[in-house]
Amino acid sequence: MISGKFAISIHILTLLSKFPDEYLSSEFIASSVNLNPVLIRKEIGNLKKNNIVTSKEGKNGGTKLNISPSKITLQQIFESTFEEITLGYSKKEPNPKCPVGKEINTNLNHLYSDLNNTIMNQLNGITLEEFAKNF
Amino acid sequence: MISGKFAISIHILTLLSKFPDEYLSSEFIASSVNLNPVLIRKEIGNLKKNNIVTSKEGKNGGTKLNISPSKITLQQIFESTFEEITLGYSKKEPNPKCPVGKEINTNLNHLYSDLNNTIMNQLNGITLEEFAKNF
DNA sequence: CTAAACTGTAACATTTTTTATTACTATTAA
DNA sequence: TTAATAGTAATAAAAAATGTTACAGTTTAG
Repeated sequence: MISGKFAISIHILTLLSKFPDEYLSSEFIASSVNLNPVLIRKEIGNLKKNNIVTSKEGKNGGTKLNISPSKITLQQIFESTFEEITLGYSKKEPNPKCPVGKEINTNLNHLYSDLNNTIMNQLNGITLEEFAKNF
Repeated sequence: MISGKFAISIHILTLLSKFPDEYLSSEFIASSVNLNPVLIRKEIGNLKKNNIVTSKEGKNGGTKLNISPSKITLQQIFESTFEEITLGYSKKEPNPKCPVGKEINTNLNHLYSDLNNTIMNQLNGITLEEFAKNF
């Protein structure tokens, strides 16, 4: 299972892009995503670290976009979630005495790194603006 | 987190391709993967459903490839694990009264389906033979 | 200058998924 | 006819993801 972080982040950002001039509260966003406001704030934390959004504390506070939706790519959003594209690894260290066990993870790493490049390229070609246009 | 099924399956198949004429036991494979033999047999079960391997029960039994490694693509292997490439979904149904919540999953589905096509294409271009050559 | 509405964050609880183990039946070769 | 094997079900344990509660700090409005 992959976590819902990317889906949540892109949901948040789509909302923000629909209200470009307002600070939206985590509670408002939470009611659209159907998720606890605390988790929304955590995801917003990641987006802030990447300077995609800014927040304002206190009454009437909330979060808004820090960049134009046309300048934000899905790749940046994905990166902010710290998730990774991988097809997985066996949990325990494979047997280093076996020629296959010894090398399998290195070879999987290469493969996954290639897949990542492809996907990141594809995500980089899609802006938040384009994604949000479908709503 | 994604499960280790693909990694385990490709490990199994790489081993089998190194011993093309032998039936390898789940216990032997398990010691290379460093995994319980029962889980190896379960993964082999998936590979069998896809006709990638055949097994023989009883003494001196085991599993061997059913097709030449040059005819097996990583895409087939991936498919046999029933895993999916996705960047995830929020766990609960988003709010259908919100224009964004209402449509988010449809739009994510489109995106993920595009990513899947790309990845499957790439995996389809790599044979087990090529992958196993690196060991 | 105080109350209300927020963010930020830590600690902990719950649920779900993944992995591991045990136990057993059926099959086959020697 | 015994030993080595696959197949599979049931259950347990570990890990990851998600959810909740609580509270300190900040800001605005009145």
